[in-house]
Amino acid sequence: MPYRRPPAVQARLDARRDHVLEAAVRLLSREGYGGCSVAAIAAEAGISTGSVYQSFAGKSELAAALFRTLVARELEAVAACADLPGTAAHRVAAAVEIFASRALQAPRRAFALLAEPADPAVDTERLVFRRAFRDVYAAQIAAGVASGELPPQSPELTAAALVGAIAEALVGPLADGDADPGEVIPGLITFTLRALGGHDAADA
Amino acid sequence: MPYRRPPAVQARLDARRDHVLEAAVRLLSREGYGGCSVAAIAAEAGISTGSVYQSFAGKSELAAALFRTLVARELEAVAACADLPGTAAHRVAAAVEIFASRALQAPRRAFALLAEPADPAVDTERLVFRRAFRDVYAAQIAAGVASGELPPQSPELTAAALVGAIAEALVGPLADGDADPGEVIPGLITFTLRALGGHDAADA
DNA sequence: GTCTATATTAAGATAGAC
DNA sequence: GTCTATCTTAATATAGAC
Repeated sequence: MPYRRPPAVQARLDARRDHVLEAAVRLLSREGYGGCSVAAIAAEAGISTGSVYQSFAGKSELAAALFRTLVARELEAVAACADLPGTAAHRVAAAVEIFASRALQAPRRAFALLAEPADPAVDTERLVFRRAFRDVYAAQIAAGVASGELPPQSPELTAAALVGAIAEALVGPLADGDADPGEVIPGLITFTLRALGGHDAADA
Repeated sequence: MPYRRPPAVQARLDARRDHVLEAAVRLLSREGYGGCSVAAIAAEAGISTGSVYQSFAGKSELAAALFRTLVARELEAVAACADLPGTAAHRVAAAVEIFASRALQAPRRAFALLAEPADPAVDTERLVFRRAFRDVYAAQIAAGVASGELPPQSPELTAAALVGAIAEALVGPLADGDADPGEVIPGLITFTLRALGGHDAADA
C-alpha cells in the first residue's frame, strides 16, 4: 500500500502550489511568458525562488502547469457548448463565440497562451490541447454528419482546421492589441458556419 | 561610402553560409529542430563548431535563418498561384493544394517547421511567416470579393483563418507519420472552398 | 518550511594555435 | 580560415542556515 501524506499536509502543499500558480497567472496576464522567470514568479508570489521548487520540479514544469491550468478552463467552457440545444452547426458556432470572446477579454494572456514564443515545454502543451479542442469539435461535427445536417466530411480534419482557424484569426488582433475586435467574432462565426457546410451560413 | 568586401571574398562567405544551411536542412529533415544543436549542424557540415560562428551570429540566428530559407520557398510556391487562370476561389484552392502536397512529401521537415517545439526565435519566425502567407491569401480573397465572386468578408480575417486551418489540419497527419494523407488534401480543399463562401464548394 | 547564497550545468560562444 | 580547447553566462536548481 503506497504511502499517502496526511490530508492536512497534502492540503498545505496544494495550497502553496495554487498560490504560486495564481501568481504566475497574474504575471502571465501582464507580461506574457517573457515575464515568467522562476525568480519573477517567486517574487510575485511573495516567496523565495527556492521555495518554488517545493511545488514544481522546475521551470518547464511550472510553465506547462500554468498553461494547462488556464487552457483547461477554456476547454471546459468550449466543451459545455455540447449541451446547448439547436443544430450541431449552432453548437459549434456557440463554442467559437465563447472561445473568442473569452480570449478578447484577456488579450495579453490569450496571446501568450496561443502563440507567444515560449519555452518548448509550452509548445508541447499547445499541441496536446489543440488536439483536445479538436476532439470536442469533432464530436459535434460527427453528430451533425450522422444526422444528415452536415455534408459528409472527416470530423477530425474539419475540427482540426477549425481549431487552427480560430487561433490564427485571433492572433493578429490579439497581438496588435488595438485592432477593433468588434468585427472579429461575427467574421469568425460566418467562417465557421460556411466551413462546416451547413446551408445557414448566411443567416448567422 | 561603406566598405564592401571584394566580390570573391563575399562569394566565399556566402558559399560557406549556404553549406552550413544545407547541412542544417538535412539535419532538420531527419531529426527536426531537436537535432539541430550548433555542434550537430557543424558535424553534419564537416566543420568545427567554431567555424559556424563565421557565418552566423549564434544559434538562434541560425535556427531562424534555417526556417526562413525553407519557408520562403513555400511562400513563393504559394504566391505563384496568384497568376493561375480561373476564379479567386480556384486560385486559393490551388495554393492550398500546393502547400499541403509539398508538406506531405517531407513530413518530418514540415512538422518541424509548422509546429515542433523549438527555440523561441523559431516561434517568432513562425508568426512573421504566417502573416506573410495570410497576406498572399488575403490579396486573392480581396480580389474575389471585389469582383462579386465571393461574398463580402474581411479578407485578412478569412485569410488568417485559412492559414491556421491549413497548418493545423496538417499537423496531425504529419505528427502521426502514418496517417493516410490521401484524404487530407481533398478534405482541405473542400473546407477551403466552403469557408470562402463561393457556391462551387461541392464541385471541388 | 522557508530563505539566502551558492553551485551547477549544458549549451553556446570565443580566443589563440596552426 | 579553420580547428581545438576553453570559457562564459544566464538562468536554473540546490544545500544548508535559521
